[in-house]
Amino acid sequence: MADSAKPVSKRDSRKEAAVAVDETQAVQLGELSDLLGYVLKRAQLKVFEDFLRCVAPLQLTPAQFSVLLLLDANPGRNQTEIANTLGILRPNFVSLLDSLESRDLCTRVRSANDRRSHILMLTEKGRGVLARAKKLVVSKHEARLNELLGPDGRDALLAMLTKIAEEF
Amino acid sequence: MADSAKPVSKRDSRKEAAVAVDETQAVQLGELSDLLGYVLKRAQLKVFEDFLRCVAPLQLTPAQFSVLLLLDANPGRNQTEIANTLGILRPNFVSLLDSLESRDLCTRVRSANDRRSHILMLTEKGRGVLARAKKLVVSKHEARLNELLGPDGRDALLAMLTKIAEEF
DNA sequence: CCGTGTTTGGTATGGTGGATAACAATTATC
DNA sequence: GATAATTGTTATCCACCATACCAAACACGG
Repeated sequence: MADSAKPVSKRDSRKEAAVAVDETQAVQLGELSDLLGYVLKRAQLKVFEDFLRCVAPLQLTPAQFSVLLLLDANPGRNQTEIANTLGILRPNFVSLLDSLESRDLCTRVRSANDRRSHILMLTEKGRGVLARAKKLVVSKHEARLNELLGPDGRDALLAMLTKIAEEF
Repeated sequence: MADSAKPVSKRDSRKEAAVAVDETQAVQLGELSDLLGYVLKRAQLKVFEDFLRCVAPLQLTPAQFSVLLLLDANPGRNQTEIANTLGILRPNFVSLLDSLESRDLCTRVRSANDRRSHILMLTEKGRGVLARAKKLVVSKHEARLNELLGPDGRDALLAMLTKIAEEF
């Protein structure tokens, strides 16, 4: 239950206003269309949405796909290392891994060097799913972006976004 | 302590694994650094983070700021129109508006034309806060982005993101 | 008028991600 | 060997997002 209840009166007799607004006219974005953060988030949502569509046959979210990619490129790493790299907090990484492991896409193996940590490895099935996912991403998702922006545009965009992500 | 590099000719006993990994080496991003969606989200988080810092004195989130901007540019509109423009669902827009209204930054005024709808208006205080917020955003937030990307780079980035947001 | 259907704001609710505290097991350090 | 730090994990909390549903108010065809 909520501990703080706002005294929002619903029977508040407020003033009334009859403002003449052309309702057929679209709402003006105004300065919002120049706010980089706003457009950035809108674009990000669209891209994620398309990613989900393209890779839907494999039932992989962007986060899950990124984990599989990292495991493939970094065999022998443990949970904290992978989670930190992706900017995921360790507690939140547990359920993510649980879902992947329950689908037999990766496994946690107790390390012999440090028995606290779990070495993460892709399974055979995980490698197969990752390979198919990559194909879908390249042939459908990134291809569509390439078509929209052009190869040079895409590279320029990636470069600037990388710069923001790393140096901002 | 660094590992003394044991000869790792041991096989995994299905439960334990001693994989020789240079833990001093950073985890490799691999193909992730070429995945536009990943870098896009990372950049978006950084930008929002900086936005929050820059506008912290006024205690405004990006969403709240965008609402104030829209209200300023579109007087006489109702909740659904504003919410739809921002891609916010009407139920979720209620509490957002509640918080703004409780801070006396905007008001809901019952429309005389259609007594179901609430006309949204900035208060005097709301206009003041918005003006100060704009100054902070321009002088601190966007200025920092300009410094990083250059004016031309920023414009190119904005153009490509807009294209993605609108046409993707 | 009247009855039906739609729209608007709102509530309740569930799902998902992100963040912190705490804990057992294990390792590191002195 | 005592103490501190680390790893995976659980339990929460909070912010967002999405859906279903409701009362009040409108639209409209009879």
